[in-house]
Amino acid sequence: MKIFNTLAGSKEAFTPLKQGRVGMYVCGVTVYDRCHVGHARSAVVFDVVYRYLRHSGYDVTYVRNFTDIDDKIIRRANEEGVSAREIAERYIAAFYEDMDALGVLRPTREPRATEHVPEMIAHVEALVERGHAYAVDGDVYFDVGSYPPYGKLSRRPLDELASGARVDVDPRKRSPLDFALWKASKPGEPSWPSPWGPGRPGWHIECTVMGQKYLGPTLDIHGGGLDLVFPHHENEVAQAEAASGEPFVRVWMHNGFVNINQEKMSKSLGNFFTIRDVLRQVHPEVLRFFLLSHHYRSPLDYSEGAVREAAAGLERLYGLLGRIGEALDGRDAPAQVPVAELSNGARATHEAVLGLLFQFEDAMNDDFNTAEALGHLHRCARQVGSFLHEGCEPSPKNLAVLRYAAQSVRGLGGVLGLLQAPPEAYFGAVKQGAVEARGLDPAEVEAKIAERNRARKEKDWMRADAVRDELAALGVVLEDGPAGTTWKLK
RNA sequence: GGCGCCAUCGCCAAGUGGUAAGGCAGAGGUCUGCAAAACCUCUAUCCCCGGUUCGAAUCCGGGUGGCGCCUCCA
Repeated sequence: MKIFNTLAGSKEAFTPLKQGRVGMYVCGVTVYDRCHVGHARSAVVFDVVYRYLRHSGYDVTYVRNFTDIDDKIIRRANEEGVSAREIAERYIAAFYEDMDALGVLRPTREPRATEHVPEMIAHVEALVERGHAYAVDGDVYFDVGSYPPYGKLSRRPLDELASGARVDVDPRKRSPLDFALWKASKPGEPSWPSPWGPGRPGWHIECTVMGQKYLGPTLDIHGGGLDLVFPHHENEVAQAEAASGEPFVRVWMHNGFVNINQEKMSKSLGNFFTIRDVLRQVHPEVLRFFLLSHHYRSPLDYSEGAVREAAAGLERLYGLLGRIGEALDGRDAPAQVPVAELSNGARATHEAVLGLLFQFEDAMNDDFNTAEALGHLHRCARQVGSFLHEGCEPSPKNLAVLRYAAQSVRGLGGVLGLLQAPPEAYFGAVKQGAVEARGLDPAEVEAKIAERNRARKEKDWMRADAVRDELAALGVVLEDGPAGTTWKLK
């Protein structure tokens, strides 16, 4: 397995510190507002990393934190006249609502900053003792000058960084680059007692301490959005390594941004869509599929049209699973595929499925290339669909091939967190969502269909088509099948 | 200003030395009362200019265009 390591600037063969075990930490969210699609990408991407590592046989300890104390949370709490705690709880609940909808698995551990303050204080004390940090008026800063490798993750020379510092420099800091490990609290703000007076931890120290607490001094993988490389992750490296003297992280992984019209989606630009907004329009699995249809390090341009296209692609895969289900029709199929006795079509199909198993893993082993993996899934689906279309008779041999195909497609889909719903359930949910979004009455649609079918029986094509046009104007598309007429929304 | 990333069919998107996956959209076809769905077939030489190589979308140099980080940020 190869993974692109930000620290190395290239893909590297992945070998965890302890054979067969992986310790992985991903920066979670600061809970002061609803999450947007950018947060969704990060969560989904690392969810797939987690799933795939487990699929590959690793025993994974996955830690993702909640930053539940921070300036923005405090500001929000003051605005609303409630406690910081209340704000945090509210948005943690909202976060789970979004993540559950997207099929993001719960990490092994989800530590909250406020529950690890004593450990953070101890870490800061250790840094002070070793001469890597200094206290001023109740604040404690990391002394970047005391740690020469500073800048190695983001590849920035120290002097350049210093001259590039643009914000008003705090004269109490030895270097403009020094960052807060501990912040003295203002009256009325949440605070914890410390050797430097009442205060709260800085943002960077939270992740370092929580990561090391649950995963040890060296993490196999540490992930987050590209925007965290500097300064957040750079600072984490400095804090951790200055204290422990050991490498903090073996592989740094960073996901690319979600853009709107080529521009980064962000709170400050105001060009964001919350996950909840998007899920009012599309099935959550469509959003997940959309996010995984691009390589995780590439920028991804979000638009309604792009998501609609993703919906069409996902629908194709679910449609195939649905048709396989119909072909199997609840019948038993041999567990073993009798490869030697297959017809040409069945053999080609079975070979495509077997090939898929390897191609999928090759793609995923190459830095989690989900876009390529999905391509393989589609190509295989086409072969299976073709086999199905040729009217493969329901012989035990053919059924065995089909069942194995469905199993494989669903199984690999599961590695991506996709295709786990029964197809009818998926299509039902999509339809239900669309019906609600447009305020249609399904009973009325059914009545129209019945009217049309009466006309069709009488071969009154004019009237039948008129009814169909009427429904089409509402966005309802009819499909006449052997089992009757079904409808969906375009 | 510093550092870095990107540029592949109408759109989206894989592919990092051996002759362009996949999806969407489009065209033609099979099927259908007609449609829809499904299936089949078709559509690129990879931003420009130089170089390295038997061979480059893939490596190097130079352009052009876009983006990101350097400040809270997934």
